[in-house]
Amino acid sequence: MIDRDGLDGLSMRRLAADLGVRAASLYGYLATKDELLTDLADDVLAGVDTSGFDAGWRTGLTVWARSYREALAAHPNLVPFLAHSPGRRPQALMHADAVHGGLTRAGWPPRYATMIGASTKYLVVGAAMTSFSGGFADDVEVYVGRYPNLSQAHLLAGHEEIDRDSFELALTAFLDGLSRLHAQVVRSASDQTGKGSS
Amino acid sequence: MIDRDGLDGLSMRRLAADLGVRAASLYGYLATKDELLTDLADDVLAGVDTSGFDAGWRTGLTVWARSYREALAAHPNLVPFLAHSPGRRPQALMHADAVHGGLTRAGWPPRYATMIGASTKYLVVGAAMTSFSGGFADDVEVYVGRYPNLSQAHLLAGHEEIDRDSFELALTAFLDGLSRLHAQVVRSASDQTGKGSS
DNA sequence: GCGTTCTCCTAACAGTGTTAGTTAGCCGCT
DNA sequence: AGCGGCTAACTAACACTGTTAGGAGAACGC
Repeated sequence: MIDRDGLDGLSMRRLAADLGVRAASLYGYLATKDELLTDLADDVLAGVDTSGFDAGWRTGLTVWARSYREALAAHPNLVPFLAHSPGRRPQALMHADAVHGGLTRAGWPPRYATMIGASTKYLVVGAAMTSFSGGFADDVEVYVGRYPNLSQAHLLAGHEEIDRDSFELALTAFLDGLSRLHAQVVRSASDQTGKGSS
Repeated sequence: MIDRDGLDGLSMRRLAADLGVRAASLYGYLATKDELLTDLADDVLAGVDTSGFDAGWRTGLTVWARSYREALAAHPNLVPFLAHSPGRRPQALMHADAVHGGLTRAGWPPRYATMIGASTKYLVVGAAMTSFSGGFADDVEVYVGRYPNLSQAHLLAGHEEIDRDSFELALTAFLDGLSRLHAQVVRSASDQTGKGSS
């Protein structure tokens, strides 16, 4: 229903009507509309895959980020709600826990693990919000001339392909940067403890 | 007013009352509430700085991303609205144009420029949404034991410091990755045109 | 003085999430 | 069989929301 009519298209009365019931009856099962959305959000996140860390932290992050993004892309209208309260939901916490574990096992110090988990989420949520969630401009001719550098670029934007490509570019660039950092961090950590093992 | 009471705390009647007027009078100046928010959003984005590209694409992106994030952090409650319609607002388009120009001048092909601009926005918007916009959990003891890897990490989350550090980590890792890519892209481009200059 | 214009007003519409209080039916127990 | 209690649905209402239609009063130029 949200997928069809948008987040505002779902009202308690409409949902109740869809179920052949009046609005007040829903409150026997749900305390509040927010709880309903939270439950929906948790369902959406159930498909996210954090199992990739067995094959190393990099593939772990990659698999997580991609499946996370896909889960959001499957229900674009729910993204604004999903994005604004990341903690608190059990599924989200399970994933955060798994990611944190996978990263520390790979040698990342806990603080880095926290930051990397957050950073990756930034990328996914940002991509979800600004791509398929919000619509891009439809009246194209307006900009031509006014924004010289955009005159062709914006034509591409908003299309599924460049959205995904942008996300993939961001992800690999980010992971490339992390790989360099990982070498440094692991080296300096072993310097401190083992005075130069390998 | 939004900063104080949240996005839902602003209603036309309340705003009017604050101005010593009744709600209907506002519609002599504004067509709709959405227009009001759009104007506010544009004001917030006015402080974003895209002038750094004179010192190279990397500093350009850095300055842009940081000032962008700070502009959003200054009005956290407006972020959900700001995030869900990135195109269409004049300020946002001006910035996109400046960024695109700065990147192409630095040798990035137009398609890459578009993707990099989008990617950076992902990072900023994602950081804004999941950090200061949404609140983290407050009842901490609940998780301890249930999510073994998080038991200490989550204590840090939601605090300003780690939010900014995570963002900075993401940004530098992303830019490091881009630097490598830039070398590749520029080389392969000159291979094609000049058969090996520089 | 008159007409125009501008600003604000009241009243209302259609909709929202949510709560109180009530009724109908079913289940198990005596 | 009849009664108590539970469940799930109901109606009605409250306090809101964004928004529009139509009217009242003041200020302006002619």
